[in-house]
Amino acid sequence: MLTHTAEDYLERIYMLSLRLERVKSSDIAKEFGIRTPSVISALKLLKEKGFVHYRKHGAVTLSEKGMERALDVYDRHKTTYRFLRFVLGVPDGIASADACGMEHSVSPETADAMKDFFSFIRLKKDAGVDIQGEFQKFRKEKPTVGKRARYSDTDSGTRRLSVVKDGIRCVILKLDGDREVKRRLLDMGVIPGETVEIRNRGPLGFPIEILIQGYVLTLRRDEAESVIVREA
Amino acid sequence: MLTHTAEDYLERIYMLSLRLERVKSSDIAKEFGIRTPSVISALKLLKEKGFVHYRKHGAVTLSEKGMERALDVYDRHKTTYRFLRFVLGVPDGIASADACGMEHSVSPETADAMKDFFSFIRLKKDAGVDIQGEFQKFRKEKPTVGKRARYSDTDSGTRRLSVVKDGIRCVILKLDGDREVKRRLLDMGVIPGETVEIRNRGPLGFPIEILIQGYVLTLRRDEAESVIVREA
DNA sequence: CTATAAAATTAGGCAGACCTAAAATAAGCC
DNA sequence: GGCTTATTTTAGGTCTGCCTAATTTTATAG
Ligand SMILES: [Mn+2]
Ligand SMILES: [Mn+2]
Ligand SMILES: [Mn+2]
Ligand SMILES: [Mn+2]
Repeated sequence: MLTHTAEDYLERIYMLSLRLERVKSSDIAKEFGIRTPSVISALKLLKEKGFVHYRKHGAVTLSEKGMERALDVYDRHKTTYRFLRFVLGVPDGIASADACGMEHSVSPETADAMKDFFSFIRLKKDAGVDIQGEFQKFRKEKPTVGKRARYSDTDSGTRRLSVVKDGIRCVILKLDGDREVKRRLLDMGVIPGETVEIRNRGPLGFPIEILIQGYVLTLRRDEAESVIVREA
Repeated sequence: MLTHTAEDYLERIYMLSLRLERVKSSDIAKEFGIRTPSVISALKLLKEKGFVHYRKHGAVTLSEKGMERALDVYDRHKTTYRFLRFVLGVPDGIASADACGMEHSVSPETADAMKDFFSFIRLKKDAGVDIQGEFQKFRKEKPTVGKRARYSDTDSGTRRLSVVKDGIRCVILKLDGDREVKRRLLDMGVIPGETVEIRNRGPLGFPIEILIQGYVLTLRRDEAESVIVREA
């Protein structure tokens, strides 16, 4: 495993090697805005681990292993950058900075999905459906989403969200049940204090579509059962 | 400024406080799978910086400042998670892990764009256009994108991409010109060794639409002028 | 080919984020 | 209330990633 910084060094050495025939430690320092001694010790670590070739006063080159990793990081960078910039319309400089941070956490699955989404959008565009353009228009017209709902102190019976009727506004009191289910609910923003309402449901009663914080989410029965609510 | 880890501590303390009335250092250690002494020293730092309240053998609580930051991180987590999961269709566990890494690098601009895209998709769905569903179908049908093109050693004249005719396949030799422009080109994957072809262009000759690595990108004149190519 | 300037490296330091082992404190039980 | 056990904290250590100051090596210019 490599740290984020180590990945950044490899990526940057690769980028520099595209335009310099000899990459020196000072070139790297300049790129990152840090001091050369910091670069030297980073290079020593990368060398020990077999990612770069480097001799005193010599040029830095990527080993085969290093090149592989550098290309991998760079691919995640590009993919993320393009996605932010051309799908979400994030401004250039911000997209670049975000991508260089996010690239270290993007799994292959996520990278693939972003690539595919990009192709998908392109395909739709060729078919006359400009998703990106429509999204930009949508953003211009509609301002931002509302703020976090506040806990409200009305009193009435507590129950599980799984037994609440459609269209009734409830306040989430707590979550119980399986650890994984709770984690997933928290990931989605289903947390105590929020207001929730069942908007729609599947033919068998589940899954249910809930409205929370202005979003619509889908919950399975077991998920709905872990949510303890009170009518608001 | 807080480190990624410090942000994670705040986020986790917040999450724990939703289901425990007293959050102890050992609870945090358990959540992160680390040892209590590590948590203690992290808490000391967070306390020094005014993000948590904490006394020996007492419970940890978030200060006002800490709560603000925790909610902020958690919001980026949720937003990223939902986006990965429900727009891109990344599997649950992976989306969760990726989100918890990416959340620290997501700018407010990116977070807003993700939220808006989510609403946009929901709006389209209500209007009968299921972007997410179509995307999933698209992914199932179309396998993955091809691999990186290799540098090819044919010889012929070198020129700038800005003067190349449409439909001619070229190999990128180098980039020159403004630092910012180069950075942007590298961000997009326009790098030496890649094959590129102009696919389409604006009414005034620019911007041009290029095909590179299976993607279509748009380049402005100044960008195209920085790309030195040779016909392949 | 030497003197001087520039670049690179070494030495030593500090902070964050983890660890283990030992000591202090709190909790539970007769 | 005192004894035993569990929890929490302290002490001290490692590794990464940055720094400044001093030294060594390389480049350049007369
Ligand atoms: Mn990076
Ligand atoms: Mn990057
Ligand atoms: Mn995180
Ligand atoms: Mn998180």
